[in-house]
Amino acid sequence: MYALVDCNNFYVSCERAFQPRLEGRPVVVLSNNDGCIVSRSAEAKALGIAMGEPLFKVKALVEQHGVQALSSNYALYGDMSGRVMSYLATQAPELEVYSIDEAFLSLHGMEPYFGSLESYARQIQTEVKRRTHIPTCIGLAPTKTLAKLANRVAKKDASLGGVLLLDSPERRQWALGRVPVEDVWGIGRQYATKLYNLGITTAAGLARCSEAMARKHLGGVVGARLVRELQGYPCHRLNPSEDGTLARQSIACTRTFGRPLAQFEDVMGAVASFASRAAEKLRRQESAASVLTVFLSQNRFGNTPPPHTRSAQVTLPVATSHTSELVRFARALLGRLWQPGVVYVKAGVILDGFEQGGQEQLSLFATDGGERAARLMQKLDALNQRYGKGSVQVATALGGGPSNSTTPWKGQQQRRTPAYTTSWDELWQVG
DNA sequence: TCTGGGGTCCTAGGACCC
DNA sequence: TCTGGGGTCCTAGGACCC
Repeated sequence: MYALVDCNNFYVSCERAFQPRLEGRPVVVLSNNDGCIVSRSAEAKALGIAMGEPLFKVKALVEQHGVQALSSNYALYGDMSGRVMSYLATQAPELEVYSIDEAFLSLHGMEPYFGSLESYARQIQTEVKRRTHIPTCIGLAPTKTLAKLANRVAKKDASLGGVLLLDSPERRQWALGRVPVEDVWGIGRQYATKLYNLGITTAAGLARCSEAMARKHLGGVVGARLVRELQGYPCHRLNPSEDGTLARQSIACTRTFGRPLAQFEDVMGAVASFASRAAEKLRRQESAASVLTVFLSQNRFGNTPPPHTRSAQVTLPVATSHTSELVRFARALLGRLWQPGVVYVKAGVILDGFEQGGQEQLSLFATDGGERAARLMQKLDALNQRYGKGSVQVATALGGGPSNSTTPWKGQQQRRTPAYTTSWDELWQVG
């Protein structure tokens, strides 16, 4: 049996945990540059504000109803997520951190300790709320896909109190019948359209599909597994996390610029900064990357015909997590992509092809002073940990040229709340 | 005027190797 | 000249997730 624990409206709930005045009011949290709506309170949803909607499109609604629109504060959300996950890790033999606000728990052998798995789930729900002020919903079922589905039903049906256990064929059928096919985990826009055209509109209908049909219309083996999972046969195992964090297979740092850029050194400043942040994440999980990708995007909402994004990739001679090395290769890739006269709105750096590599790997790299480089990176990370992201950077990550003091690629976050839990300067003031 | 930033898995074709 | 069955790596793209 699996449980899926999902935090309700996570970013909004994090903000509310520190600002009780937001309780009961419509609240939304915005994406980078205050562009799109990425989290909504129940009150905001009730006003008809859609997920992913650009803020400017709902401006009238926001002003009319006094919706609180906040910039995203990932330092806060990451910290709150860590609190939730580390508690959950103590409550089950195995845990998979699936996203910043969701975790799968494996419940093998838990029944004897509780009257039922449902009471176990309610206890978790109560305790997460008490410790973090974050409300959750929990779905329990024999497969991950059914646990997701149970969670969704629990979220929509207030009479369930946020918990649904699917432990019999009857309950399973009941739940399957209540979920539109587009809400099934793994069914997106394209597949939903196809399925509707085939006359399949609910999860129950999808669960009755033949394997051949699933393979034909839902991306081959992926679709076959999806249908099997709905039928109650597990095809996806738990990917356990020892410490409540996730070791990634790829790491990306990408941003839309604060304004369009056409100067190489401006964009290079951004790319260098992305590369060094990606390298920090890489070192944190003690990996070294052997593949580096840089991409550049033009405005996809403008008149320029597609493709709007071009990318270049290099396989490194030796896997590394050293900032300067990665920045040097990133510069070369950017040079390959660069087209003079073109205006760019976004860039990104992606690291791939990970090898295990802590400090030993670092020192393997340069024959001259590899050890020194490794120690430098350690110190860099320690300083940034202490004084905040980007306090200390390698010289190449700073914009060059006369306008050194400005970072033209940086966007605005005008509605950000303080980093209550993570920054010494912004500690919560009582009273 | 203003439109996010991360991730995952799978498929397929071409180059090259034995 | 034609014929076979593998394998790997790279590149690109499509679909999905939060």
